[in-house]
Amino acid sequence: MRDKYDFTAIESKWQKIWEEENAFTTTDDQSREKYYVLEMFPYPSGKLHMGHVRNYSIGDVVARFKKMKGCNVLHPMGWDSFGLPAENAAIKHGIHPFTWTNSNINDMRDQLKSLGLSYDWDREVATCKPDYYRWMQWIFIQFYKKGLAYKKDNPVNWCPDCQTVLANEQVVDGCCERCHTPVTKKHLSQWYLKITDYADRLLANLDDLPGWPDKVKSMQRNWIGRSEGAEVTFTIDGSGKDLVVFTTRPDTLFGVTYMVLAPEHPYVKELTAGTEYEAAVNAYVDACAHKSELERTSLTKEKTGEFIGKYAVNPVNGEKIPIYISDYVMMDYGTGAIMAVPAHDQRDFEFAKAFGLDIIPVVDVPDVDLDNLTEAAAAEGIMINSGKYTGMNNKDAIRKITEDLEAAGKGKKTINYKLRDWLISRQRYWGTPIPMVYCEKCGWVPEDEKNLPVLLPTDVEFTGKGDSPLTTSATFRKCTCPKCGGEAEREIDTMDTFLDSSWYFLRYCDAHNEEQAFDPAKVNYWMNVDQYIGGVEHAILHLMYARFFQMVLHDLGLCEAEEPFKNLLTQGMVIKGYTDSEGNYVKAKMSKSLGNVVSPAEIQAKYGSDTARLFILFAAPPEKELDWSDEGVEGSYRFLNRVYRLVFEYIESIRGDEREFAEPVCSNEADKSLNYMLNATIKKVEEDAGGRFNFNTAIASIMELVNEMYKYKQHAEMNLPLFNKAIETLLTVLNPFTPHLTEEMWNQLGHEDRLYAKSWPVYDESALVKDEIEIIVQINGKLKDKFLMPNNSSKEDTEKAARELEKVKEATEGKNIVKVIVIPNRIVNFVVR
RNA sequence: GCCGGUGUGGCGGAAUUGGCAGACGCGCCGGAUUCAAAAUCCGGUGAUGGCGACAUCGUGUGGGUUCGAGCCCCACCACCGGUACCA
Repeated sequence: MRDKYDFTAIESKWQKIWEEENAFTTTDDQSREKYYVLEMFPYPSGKLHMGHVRNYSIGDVVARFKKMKGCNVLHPMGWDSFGLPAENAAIKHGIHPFTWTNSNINDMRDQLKSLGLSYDWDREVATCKPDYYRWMQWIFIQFYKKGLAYKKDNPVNWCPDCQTVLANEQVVDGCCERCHTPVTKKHLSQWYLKITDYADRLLANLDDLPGWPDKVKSMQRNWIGRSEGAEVTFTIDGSGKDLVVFTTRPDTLFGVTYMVLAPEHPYVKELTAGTEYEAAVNAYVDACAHKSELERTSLTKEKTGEFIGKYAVNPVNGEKIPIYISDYVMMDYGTGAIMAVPAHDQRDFEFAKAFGLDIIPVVDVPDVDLDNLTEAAAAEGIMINSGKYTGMNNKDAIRKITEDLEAAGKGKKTINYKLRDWLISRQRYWGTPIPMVYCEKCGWVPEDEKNLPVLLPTDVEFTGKGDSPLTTSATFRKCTCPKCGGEAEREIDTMDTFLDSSWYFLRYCDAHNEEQAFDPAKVNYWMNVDQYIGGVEHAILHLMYARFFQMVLHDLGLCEAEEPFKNLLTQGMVIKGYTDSEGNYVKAKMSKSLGNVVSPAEIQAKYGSDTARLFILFAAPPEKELDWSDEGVEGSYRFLNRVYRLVFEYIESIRGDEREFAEPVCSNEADKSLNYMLNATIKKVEEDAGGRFNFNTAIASIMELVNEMYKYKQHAEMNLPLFNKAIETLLTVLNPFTPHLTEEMWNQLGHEDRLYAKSWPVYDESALVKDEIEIIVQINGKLKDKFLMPNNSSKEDTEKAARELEKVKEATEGKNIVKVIVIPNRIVNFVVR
């Protein structure tokens, strides 16, 4: 034998065998308990990085473990293969996006296979292929028919670099999520999905997802941003027009001293047209329009605005108050207009100070000097200066005033959400064509479902400039109206790729269906996903869109499950230390620009895939950041070689002997101890890897077993049946983590069957019952001594034995034992004074 | 501001139900093996004091509950993530 095992030969050998044996092909076996484990499918960039390896190693352990536990496991993989990089490659290198994407998929599939991941490759999907996007288009049409897709002319987020619009969720700190270019506003007619119709359900259902991390749920709650309040109707003096505002503080209505409209508010033009205020107001509106999202939402800047020359009438007291415009009011939240209460709202306070407006306190907030306010008093208190509401608790006043407004037809209770409808049009080529047709006579009409897919044309020019590249096709645009048969034009924008990834988990259940998107019966067998695994960066975007889709498809009667992912595990990033330009050692996410990247390929070449998997699972619990350490990888490799030598030496030692072993009999302490250890390991790995997904501690316990076996081999008299059982248990429990080496050793032991197909071992409860238990002895809660007692000794016997101990006698001598706490099989604590 | 999370040796991290703090691994120190080295095997490794058995201290800080607190409660500090002129 050799010191080190030949991972290159072993790994490729078993990957080939698994493929030939269709080891991980899944069938819809209704008689067995199903388990659907899914990792977020990758964008086919062409190169696997450590984040992928971590994500897929976690999923693979879960899949292999559940399979051994007897579940019918669905573990598929595919490609989120539409998107900008393919198009950029086309612009830069003149390669067609399809060619580029396809070659990347092939490269990446090989890399995934080289990791020994147990995927059912028969169910592979690629969102850029017509057999997938055909059904994407079909689903879009169902949304449209249900009134959940609409086209609207709106100011939208525009990335000047990507030359496309972005969804709200894709704007991070005022910049494009992809390229970090500051986002500008543009007026465009675009397709939207009505996710706001589902805001309430998206929020409420979060409470029914105990298997999701609190962090993700709280991020989604923040994003949906529910707030309860009231709509209040003011009238504009002299015009007879109503001005509706949203407020969460109707209790402060008596403190309203002015109103503010968003600069984009439709009333602004009509109310100022032909007046002396028109010029100044127009100038202000213009200036706002040219500001970026970033400038406009900056909190630090001074309040600005313009008086528009009109007054509103307060519905509760008839007071006339001036109307302003200011960019601190947003057109797309609430009604685009606010009632301003400077005494109790900080932004209004700042504006009032800047414009010399009245500040009238109406809530007496404890410990605040209302006559000399230096900032707004936003806390709770007792109503003052508020007519008949004076003296009430302000919380009660909120309810009462809302009721009274409602009775007077001047307002109503309202719930507002920050969530906006999902803008899905993209001015790009490499995406699913939106299957809509514009007819002069009939307006927007969905393509006839019989004609799907609407194929992406190939005669397209990629310049990276101007409109959607689809406009350059000679054939694509012209079509006939599905309704009247007249001449019509196709939509030339494509869909946001986040639509593609919002239902791929359903397509896996029935990946090759040519009649429908998926067979509901199959989906109902497999869904929901029992365990979903991916990066936390998708906490809002992908995970909320997918939930939205699942709900709509449920409402359409296409699937029973209302939530797609029962349990969610968000794995942490892979980070690595490096020395920065100032000579400091810092840790950061692996990135090319920092030069702290370790490629999976180099690790696989040096140590093999089993080592890469083992290290990445051992170094940290899955949801935490993983600090990459070259020495740590070395250690994992060392451990696998230790396993290899242990098993190989054993095989050599029994060469030629009878291989059939009877159930071991443990006669001495060393045997009992090893037997205890091997059963405890089964239990521990089962709980840690299969239950709470703490793979690091599962692996640690396997390492302990190996250490114990080395000691046994060296010191104890060899009990062959027992040692054989330990060897086989070791290989079995280690198999989900490092499938190649363990499968090879299993085979070398002379077994004809396969480890991947074996059942998870059942641990022997009786072996876990120890004859003697170590009891902890404390004096005043501090550890003093330990001693052995027969298992399940009585309270009395335990206390008696503890009192006999030398150290206890010493410590209690001349002192008063006030109290003795005895927990049998665990602890004795003497309270001494 | 609001919401969520984290804080334990030189390092990554254990401690699952309030009961031995530091499992396992890395690093380091020592020993065996070797002509020598690598590899491997064995042992040690929280801090302070002591030759030593041992003693004292120790889980971000301060308090509390308890026979007993890394874990529970109160107050605070630091860091990380989300969200935000959202009315």
